[in-house]
Amino acid sequence: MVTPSRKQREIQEREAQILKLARPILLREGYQPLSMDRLATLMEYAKGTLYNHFPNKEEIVLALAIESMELRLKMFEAASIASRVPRERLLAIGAACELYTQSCADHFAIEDWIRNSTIWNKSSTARQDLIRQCEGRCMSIVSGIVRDAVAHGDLKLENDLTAEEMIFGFWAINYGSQVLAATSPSLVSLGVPNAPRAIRHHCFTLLNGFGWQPMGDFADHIKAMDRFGDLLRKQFADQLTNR
Amino acid sequence: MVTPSRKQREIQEREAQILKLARPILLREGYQPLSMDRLATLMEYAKGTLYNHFPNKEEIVLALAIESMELRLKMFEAASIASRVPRERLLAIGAACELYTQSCADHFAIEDWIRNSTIWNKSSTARQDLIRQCEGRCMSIVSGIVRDAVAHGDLKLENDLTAEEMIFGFWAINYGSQVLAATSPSLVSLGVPNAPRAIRHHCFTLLNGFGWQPMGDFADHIKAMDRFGDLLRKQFADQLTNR
DNA sequence: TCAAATATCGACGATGCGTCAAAAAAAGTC
DNA sequence: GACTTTTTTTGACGCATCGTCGATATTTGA
Repeated sequence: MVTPSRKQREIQEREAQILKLARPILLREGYQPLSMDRLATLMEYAKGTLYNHFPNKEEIVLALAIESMELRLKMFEAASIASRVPRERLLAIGAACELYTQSCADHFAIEDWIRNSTIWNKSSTARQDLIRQCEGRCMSIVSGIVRDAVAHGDLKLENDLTAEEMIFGFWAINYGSQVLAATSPSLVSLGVPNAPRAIRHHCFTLLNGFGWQPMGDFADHIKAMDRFGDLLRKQFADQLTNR
Repeated sequence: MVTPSRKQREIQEREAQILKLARPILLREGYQPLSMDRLATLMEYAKGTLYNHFPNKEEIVLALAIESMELRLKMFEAASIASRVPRERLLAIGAACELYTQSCADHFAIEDWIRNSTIWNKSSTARQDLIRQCEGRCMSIVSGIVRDAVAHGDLKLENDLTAEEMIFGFWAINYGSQVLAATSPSLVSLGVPNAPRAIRHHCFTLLNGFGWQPMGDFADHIKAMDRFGDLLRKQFADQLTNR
């Protein structure tokens, strides 16, 4: 018994609208000012109706994060085919990370909320699974590049390191530096005025440390990342909000 | 006009007691279950008295984080004099990080709360400054090691990288991986069963990428870190709670 | 011993989450 | 079109928590 559909569509669209209203509040005012009453008023629906869509406030945050992670995933997919040389493909992923955090700072900030235990623990396993799945797809795109590099003879993994473990390192350094840059009270006064450049340098050093061919010098590395950055910026021009 | 002191001491001690009661709640039950009413009941004082000590709930969290960061700082200080070889001193710092996150998981988890914008923004600049100061001291301990290495000729910083920027990389990779390990839904299923080992490997690779002398092989690296870990574990035996 | 200063108390207002029974709207039936 | 049944919407309600503030108790100092 398929429910015809006008009403059904209406409900579906409302869900998107809730998220659209919630996003800027969470982003620009924070978690507490994002209240269900306020959201209901803005929507011009009763609070109870909101609760038909989301069982609690936390789920809204997760839903927002899922939207964001899907954008990131698309960027990763685009980056992963930006070159035929594995090392460059990884640089392109790095450029995607930069672009995402800098020009989709909103999305990046939202993703971070899901690491908050208060929020994570109150949300449904269904949405948690979606997030896990997204993470898994991101990981397999990037670890695939590593495997290609190994297959092409550009890279040798030593000491039983797996492709995923290797990627974990790049993930950690990128994620870590971005969070630190965003939340550490004044990196500048700690002596790190240009965090993005520092990170590029570290990734460069790490790649060389692994002996990943072909190794250029740091200037080449910078140039390549800028090139991929521009490429992605064009491809995703309509999605880049900030800066 | 110095207030005599019995009462004054009493008040001072109460502050410590509040933190002592608050810590396990925040840790084991989370931010929301840590309520001012509950804390007041536990203290057998009225809520208003609590508010004489801390202007709001967030400040309590910051105060806890400061306690934790001071322990970390002590570990860093101990680590930084655990050897005369700069590269080994940095390994010792790495071991301190490991020990802190693994065996003082409580403290590490608490530190992370202050990165929550909700909490940070509601706290006083006075306590925020204390935190900044702590971070600064940590940074200067570790960047001092880098400078020593340069002075001893063990390391050459290229491409205008400063000691602080270099440290920032290690900080990011350690911090990032620890947060990811703690919050990323099942790293294991992503293909990273042994995150700590992976991080050791990445730090090893990074050090070599920078050409920091003397370079041993990975087995030596592991051995050295284990040695420093044991050393610190003994020194801080009384403070290590978990595991 | 008593007045001024300080500390403590806990009821109170305000806010926000999530519920649920009643009302409204839509879908289905003849 | 008149009806019954199902689904959706509503918003007042119960409950919890934060932070306040005037009243009360305690300490200090003369």
